[in-house]
Amino acid sequence: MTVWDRPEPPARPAPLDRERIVATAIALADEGGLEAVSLRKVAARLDAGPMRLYGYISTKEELFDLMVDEVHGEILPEEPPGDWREALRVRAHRTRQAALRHEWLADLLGGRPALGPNALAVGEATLAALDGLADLGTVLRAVETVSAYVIGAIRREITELRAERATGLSEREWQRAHGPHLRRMLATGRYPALAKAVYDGPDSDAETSFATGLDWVLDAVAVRLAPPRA
Amino acid sequence: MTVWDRPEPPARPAPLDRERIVATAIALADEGGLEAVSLRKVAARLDAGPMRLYGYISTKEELFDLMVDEVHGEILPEEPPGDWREALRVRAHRTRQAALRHEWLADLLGGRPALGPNALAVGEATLAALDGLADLGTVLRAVETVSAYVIGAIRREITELRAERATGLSEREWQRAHGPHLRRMLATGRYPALAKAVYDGPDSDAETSFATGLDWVLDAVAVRLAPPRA
DNA sequence: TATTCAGAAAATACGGTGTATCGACATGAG
DNA sequence: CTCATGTCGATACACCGTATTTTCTGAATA
Repeated sequence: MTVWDRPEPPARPAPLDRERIVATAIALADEGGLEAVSLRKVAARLDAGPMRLYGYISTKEELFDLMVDEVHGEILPEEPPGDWREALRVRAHRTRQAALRHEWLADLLGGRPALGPNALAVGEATLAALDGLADLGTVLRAVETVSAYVIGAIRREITELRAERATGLSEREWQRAHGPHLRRMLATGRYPALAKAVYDGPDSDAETSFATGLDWVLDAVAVRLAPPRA
Repeated sequence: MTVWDRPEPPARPAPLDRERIVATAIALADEGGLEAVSLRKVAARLDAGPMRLYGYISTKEELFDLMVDEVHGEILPEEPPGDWREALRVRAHRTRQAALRHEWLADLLGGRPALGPNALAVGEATLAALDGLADLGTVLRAVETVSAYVIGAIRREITELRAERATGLSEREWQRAHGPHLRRMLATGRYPALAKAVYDGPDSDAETSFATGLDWVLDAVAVRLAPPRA
């Protein structure tokens, strides 16, 4: 019996903490979507029984909140923005990038209050960049309006992306096909404008779509924040 | 043994159809949120075994799709709009009203492709109202941008509404309170701009918030659809 | 009318979920 | 060395979506 064949001690439970739990949950969600995240699976990956997690987390919802806040850490820009418009634009694009890395984010964003430290830091940075540009009410509305656009646009983009992937077709082909269903619907002639849009609409890549819509919204906001001198 | 004490026949199973199933599911969701909708409960309300539903529905996801399309029936406006702006505005407000009646809609909107007949009809009406105002690509972007805003704004509004209800406090009080958590966070002094916003921000009612943001976005869209003559 | 048969409805079953409860056990204190 | 404490794991419960099997009923046939 040498050191080598002496059996390992029975794998003392690795010390656990929220960070490791959240990281594992995020990994699972990245791989298989939100519905692949179960407390049992998270625990299993950490060589622990399911109940072990309840020492660090009190409910599955809370785990989701922690996951969202963790990703907000990726959204927070590292360098201060040039001006308010840049700040909002960068935040929007970083949010989108995070959602592309973690598609499940689209399912949670806006669906629960985001009050974790990272989310608050993002909010703080955003508000700071707009401070003093107008009265507080206007500034808040500006942020909310842009946020609403960002959340909605990301949600749609991820949804389309999943649908495409589900059919294995390219974006354009998906729009035309999507099973026989959509085609049959359009063929009824009851949706002529839709049909024209689907068949004659230009295909544009998702990023410029997002950026263009964002620019429109930023323009709208600009009028209220920094009204052009008459 | 008279007619009166003859036992009822064993309650012949009421004939079932998708409409009744969907209506029941919507009722359940209206009462207890999406997570209160289970195939077993829907079936129970219809005096049927769970498996009975599978004759009319092939999966729970499909039931959700049917619910969403059913509500799109409430969104479709009954009279044709005056102009494109009115069309977009009415669609937005009707969508919001539907989400206030059926809060679970906020959880599903934008999260799945909406290809049911009612959703398509809504899309058709919208596109028809914008037909010819600009090249097709611009029109599509306009609709998408407004839709993104609407979905995001509704999502946030419903989320806040639920959070308020959970604490039983008024909106304003909620922002100040939300457990000790937010207050503690703000008290750290790491989020001065946020703190100012929370404590000094004007409270506005949700409807005008929504309407104002919407108007901003519509203004932005207007510039591209009907550019002001130079 | 009696019998078969097809189709629908029901019951049962399976593998999963979140979480409450409780028993074993390891560790530190007296 | 004994005992208390508190953590971990196993077990348990109620529920879920859905596959499979069984039962039943109403119509067609002999």
